[in-house]
Amino acid sequence: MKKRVVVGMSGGVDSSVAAYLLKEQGYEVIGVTMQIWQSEESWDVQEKGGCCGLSAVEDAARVAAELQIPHYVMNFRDVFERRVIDYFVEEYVRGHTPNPCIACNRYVKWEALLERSLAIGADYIATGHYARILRLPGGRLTLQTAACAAKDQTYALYSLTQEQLARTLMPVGEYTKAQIREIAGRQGLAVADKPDSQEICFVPDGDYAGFIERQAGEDIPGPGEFVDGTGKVLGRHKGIIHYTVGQRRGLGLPLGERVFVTRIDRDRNQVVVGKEEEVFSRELFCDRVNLMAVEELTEPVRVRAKIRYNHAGADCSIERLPDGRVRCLFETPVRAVTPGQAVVFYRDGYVLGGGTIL
RNA sequence: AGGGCUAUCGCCAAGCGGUAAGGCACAGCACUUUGACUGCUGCAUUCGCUGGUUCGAAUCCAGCUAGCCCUG
Repeated sequence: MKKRVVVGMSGGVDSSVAAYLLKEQGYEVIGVTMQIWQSEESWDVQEKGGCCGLSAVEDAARVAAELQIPHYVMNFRDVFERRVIDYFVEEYVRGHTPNPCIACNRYVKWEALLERSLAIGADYIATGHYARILRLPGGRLTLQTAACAAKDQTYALYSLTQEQLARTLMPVGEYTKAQIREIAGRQGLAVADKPDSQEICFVPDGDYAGFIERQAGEDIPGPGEFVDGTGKVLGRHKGIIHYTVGQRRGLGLPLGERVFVTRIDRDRNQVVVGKEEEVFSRELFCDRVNLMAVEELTEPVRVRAKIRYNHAGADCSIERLPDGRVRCLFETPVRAVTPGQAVVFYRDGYVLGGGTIL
């Protein structure tokens, strides 16, 4: 009896090839495209493709036909709106900088999609993510960084549970991006040359601040002061949702030297700025911790931590605190530790765990 | 009311008779399956205004205007 796998097909090259590879490996493959945000009318707006765009549906359906596998569209708009959009907006309003892709993976792909896939009799779900599932000697499952280091996406998947990992396949993780495109081309898939997706999928025009304003309406914090580390007022800002820690451009402060956002003070509605060196810090705290490679952090561990999606990683020591948070002490100060972003811990090329930066 | 000083790109600021540095800000592009960072490119035919001297002036001279300071 063939194992049945539901492949989340975004209409992009990666997930298309994932479907192909699984079929080749002998699985019974069912293609599913998730409807999450964009309405049909805006299809033409979205040309870039994307991990979740809806231009998506047509491309995915075409690929499914080419692969001769069934293809369905599932509606996940409610979950997406609640767990990704609302979360995204709320985080910005409280002065944090969210990573919507992580929330989408966790709640939409690995909760909603997995649940529904199991409901239709699937044994696994699969995606086109660049990551590899690894079973450690002790039996625990974790994510090993992709063969294509430049495309590795384990960072955005750190929140997956053991149960979810046990039901997941990520065939693309064994290949480089070039190989994936080559496979797509060799199989004559229509999406072989489709450009990589980028930027927030539900804000196609890139104006995320405008998006938040439309979503949150009157709850948006208004203009306030730019201050330096001593509290000295340097100017007026447009509202805290327009800024993030480490940001330089768009501040409009002609101070003679480059200044960066060092902190966002929601209570005072202030944006604190400082010189380049002031944006580095030696430690951070995180909560909402998910451990993957180990069951618990019983003692301090040396790991490599990534504090944002495109971060090479920095060596540090992590330690579980009595209140459940994890303290992370870096050997060399890291740039722009940003509340709301995820910190993911790696050891020997696989994910130890991760959390949300406080 | 006198005396002095200063007026160069949105901000700061070089320039001192030979045909407008630079920094910041800003814009565009590149990079990027989050926000950022970073990189590249662009950004004053014109120097408060009006005249004058000169082959040639932002640079010298005169007047005017504005701001600042000092003394009444």
